[in-house]
Amino acid sequence: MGRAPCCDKANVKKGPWSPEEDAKLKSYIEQNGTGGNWIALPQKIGLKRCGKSCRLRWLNYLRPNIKHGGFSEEEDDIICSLYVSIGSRWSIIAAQLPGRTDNDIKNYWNTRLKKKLLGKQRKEQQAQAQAQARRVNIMKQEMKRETDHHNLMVAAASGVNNMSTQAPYWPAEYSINPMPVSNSSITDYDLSNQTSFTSLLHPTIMNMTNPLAMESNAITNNGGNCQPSQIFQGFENFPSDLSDFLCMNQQQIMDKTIDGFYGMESIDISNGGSTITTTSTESTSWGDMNSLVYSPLISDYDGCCQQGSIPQDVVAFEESRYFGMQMQ
DNA sequence: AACGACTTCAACCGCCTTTGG
DNA sequence: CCCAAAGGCGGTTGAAGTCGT
Repeated sequence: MGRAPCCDKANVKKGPWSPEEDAKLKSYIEQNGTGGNWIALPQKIGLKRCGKSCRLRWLNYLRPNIKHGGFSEEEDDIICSLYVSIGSRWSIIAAQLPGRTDNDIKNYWNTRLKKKLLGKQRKEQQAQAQAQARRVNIMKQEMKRETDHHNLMVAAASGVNNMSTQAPYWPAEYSINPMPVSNSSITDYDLSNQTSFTSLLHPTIMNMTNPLAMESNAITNNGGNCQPSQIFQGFENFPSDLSDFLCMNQQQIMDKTIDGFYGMESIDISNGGSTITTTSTESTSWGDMNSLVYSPLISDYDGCCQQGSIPQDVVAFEESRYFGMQMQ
């Protein structure tokens, strides 16, 4: 038993819009507005279209001052920065880019920007892997030299040729434990370190600071007395409602973390009447970006959380990293 | 020229939120 | 407060275009 459809599917045309349909819809809305009822609109003007389809067509294509394609570097940076801050809230991101629609930005992100950033990340990871391999080689050579020296010394002392039963004299961790993993692979893309992530982006973005990280600092430095207007200095185009949302978001996350509940359950973030719910399942949309900003060691952290294999304090800690928070 | 692989993007779908009675 | 209708949103799809062989 599914939800009732918004319109009579049988009598509704689907697929691409014809120029005639566009002209009908455009001229009607320009003269009369939408009338506050998209569902009734197509019947009024004799269009065999779903009301939702009309709304979408108007908002994404027919509306005046719409820009298509040709995204500038600056727009790329804004999109990336906001995506890192608030995730795939395309309508909010679109509100920061006059003339851009959420659909356009979503498509642009999925088809180009994501790949662009992934490409940058791969290059950096390759460079890191090569550096690590060099360090391992040097270590191996060092160990081999010491082994040879040790064998010679033992042979000389005992006159025994078969060395296989001899225990090495170097500390056990050299032969048993794996090489210690450099923390740099994790922290290099730590979201709490805005500089490191934004360095993946265009240099101009270095002047734009992650609003969530800024809030974190503001909360920490200001005893939780968060003032969006101060926080968003340097983020002039950021709408006050968004900064309010982000500020409240951060505060509630802090509250939840302190209470030991945050990490697995929903959080309602009230924003002057509107409610934004963040859930653990929603965070899966961050998977791609997680791989951009976290090392592979922790990129599957969502999955681990869902299996309950990570203690809650670790979850809270990782979430705080994710939101650029400072843990005490 | 023909074909398949890949990319792009307009449009749809279904879920959640908001609104009004 | 409850419910239904409408609005809004993000994820996904598939047709059309582009590219490489």
